[in-house]
Amino acid sequence: MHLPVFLDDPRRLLSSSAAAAASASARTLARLHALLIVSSSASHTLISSLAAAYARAGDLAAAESTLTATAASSSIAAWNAIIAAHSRRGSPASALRVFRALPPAARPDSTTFTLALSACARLGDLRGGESVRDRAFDAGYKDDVFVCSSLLHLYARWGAMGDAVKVFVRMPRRDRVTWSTMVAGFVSAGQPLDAIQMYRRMREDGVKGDEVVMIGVIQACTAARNVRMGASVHGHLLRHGMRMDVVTATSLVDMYAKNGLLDVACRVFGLMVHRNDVSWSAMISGFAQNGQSDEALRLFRNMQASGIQPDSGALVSALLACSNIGFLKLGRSVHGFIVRRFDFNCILGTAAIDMYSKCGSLASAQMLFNMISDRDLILWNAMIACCGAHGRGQDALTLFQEMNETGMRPDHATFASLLSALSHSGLVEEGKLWFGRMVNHFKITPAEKHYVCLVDLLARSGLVEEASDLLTSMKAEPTVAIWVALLSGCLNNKKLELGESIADNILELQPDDVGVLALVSNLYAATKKWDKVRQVRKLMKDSGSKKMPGCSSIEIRGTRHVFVMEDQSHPQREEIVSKVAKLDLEMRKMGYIPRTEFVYHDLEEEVKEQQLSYHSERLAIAFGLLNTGPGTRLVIIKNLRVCGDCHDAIKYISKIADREIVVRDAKRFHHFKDGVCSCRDYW
DNA sequence: CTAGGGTTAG
Repeated sequence: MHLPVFLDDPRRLLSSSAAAAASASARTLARLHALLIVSSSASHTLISSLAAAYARAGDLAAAESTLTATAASSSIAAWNAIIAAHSRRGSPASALRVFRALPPAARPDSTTFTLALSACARLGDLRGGESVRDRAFDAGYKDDVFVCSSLLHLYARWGAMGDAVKVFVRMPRRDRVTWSTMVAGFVSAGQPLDAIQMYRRMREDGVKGDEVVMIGVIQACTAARNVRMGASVHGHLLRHGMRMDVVTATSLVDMYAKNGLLDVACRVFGLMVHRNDVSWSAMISGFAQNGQSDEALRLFRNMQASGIQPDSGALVSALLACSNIGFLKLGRSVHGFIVRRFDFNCILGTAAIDMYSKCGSLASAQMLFNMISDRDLILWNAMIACCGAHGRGQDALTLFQEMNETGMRPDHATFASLLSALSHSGLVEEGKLWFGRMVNHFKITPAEKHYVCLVDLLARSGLVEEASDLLTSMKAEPTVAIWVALLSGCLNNKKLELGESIADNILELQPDDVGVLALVSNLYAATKKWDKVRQVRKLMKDSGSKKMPGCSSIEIRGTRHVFVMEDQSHPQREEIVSKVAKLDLEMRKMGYIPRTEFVYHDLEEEVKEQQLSYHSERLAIAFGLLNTGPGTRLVIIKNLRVCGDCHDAIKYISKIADREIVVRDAKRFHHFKDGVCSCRDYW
């Protein structure tokens, strides 16, 4: 801008420069400042608006030094401009520093307190915020909407909803910001129904919502799994011509996606005029979390192709998708991308460790874990879970103790992972010991998952009676999962009488999981209760129709190959089939007996045996054997659980082919080597 | 000169 210079007329200088100062650059302002000093025409008001202008232009040091040591330092408006600028630039700590160092002559007003409280909210400084509140109330701002709303936000943001409500009820006047703060507060406190209730009360109060309120309501619908209401909010937005900005549309995409309406989410996403990194992330995570990992990864590529750099949200979702389908090569390349362009934070680190774990690469997970020095609880938990999943119970325990030594406090999830790790490694004494310490020392009330682990641990090692006693000591009724853990123990330790009564208990709870029903049916078969077997088989047939087809994949030299039982299209199909048949022959010579009880359809025995041979994991293994050199480890990723027959079969194959075979199914890892499986799982 | 907003890890 051109600076008007009227050095001969101080009054004209003053009026024109006040206007000029409003939008000037810091450089221009410095020239103006110099002129004012040279002409000694710097009035109180002019200095204060100059300081404010410096603040707006981003030169906060100049703003402060202009103000200090002049009579204008009592101008609260100028100080507010400085504090606001610190906030805007994302440094709430500096904002608070300026606030705390205000000269006594500058009396803070509503704006000042509002800014200070907002800075405390961003920092999570509840105590600091309360001292600001005391000063604000003393200064007479007890009923100020801005002050109270920002105080409300401080509480709501940090989970103190009780205090937030206290402030809220005694506010004489509430505007839409007040209401939207309450709505968002209840959402982040995990009380979506209260959030929706707040919105209703707002409408009754005659306050109209804007898009910010509606975003809160949409999130509440997402959390409450209320798509109907979510869709009606969507309609409300459209009918009332509210601005469908990126944030609003993104929260709608998330709402539909998280509730399984991926097609609607896609449509909303497709209609967006502007999409940013967060919108893409929401869509990608929607696919990844709904089991459509291939689609998620396709979208991830599209995002990069359309010139949007993935943010950490998109990267985490991409890693999750890679974990789901066991796509190690792509996971590695995402990891590489992160290393080149980001700092490794705990969220990204956890996602990457989990990816390596689920892709069968324990070593890479450990290496990455060792490289992250600033570890949070979830990162530790992920690594402990990783050890457990790979059958390293002792390593999980060592890691757990290391974690305690650093002063990190384990939570319910840590113990779930630890107990599961101990159970699958057969470390019974350690399992009992740590379950007890969890309750008595760490004061964690055992949840269902902990009971499942402990019952599993005991029953697995033949301590079926002890496990059964544990159930009687529980306060709540045992769930299906707990009964199932006990029942597998009964079946494998031939405690058939107890098993039968447990099977009856399970049936009463009307499970529709085929795996659970299969177990129950196998137990009845063991006790020769054939009418019950027939009854359960019928239930299985009914629920079987809802079952998705099993598929297995294997990655060879960076390419994923997917196999399903019915698939005839694979170019190497002939070769694979003859390999399977050859293996089958050798296995039988070594004592393999097909376990046709794992074929749940009514078929001839012979056909059942054939079906077992062509289970997707066996096709994948045959393909792997054909296409890799001797000694190469095979990693198979399966979407469903490996059945008992396949488990047997792979043991033999690992011996015949002299290969290490790792199978990751929907539940865990099975490491096969020399005819044994390291994971103490059974059928 | 001022308050409230979307995605992402075990």
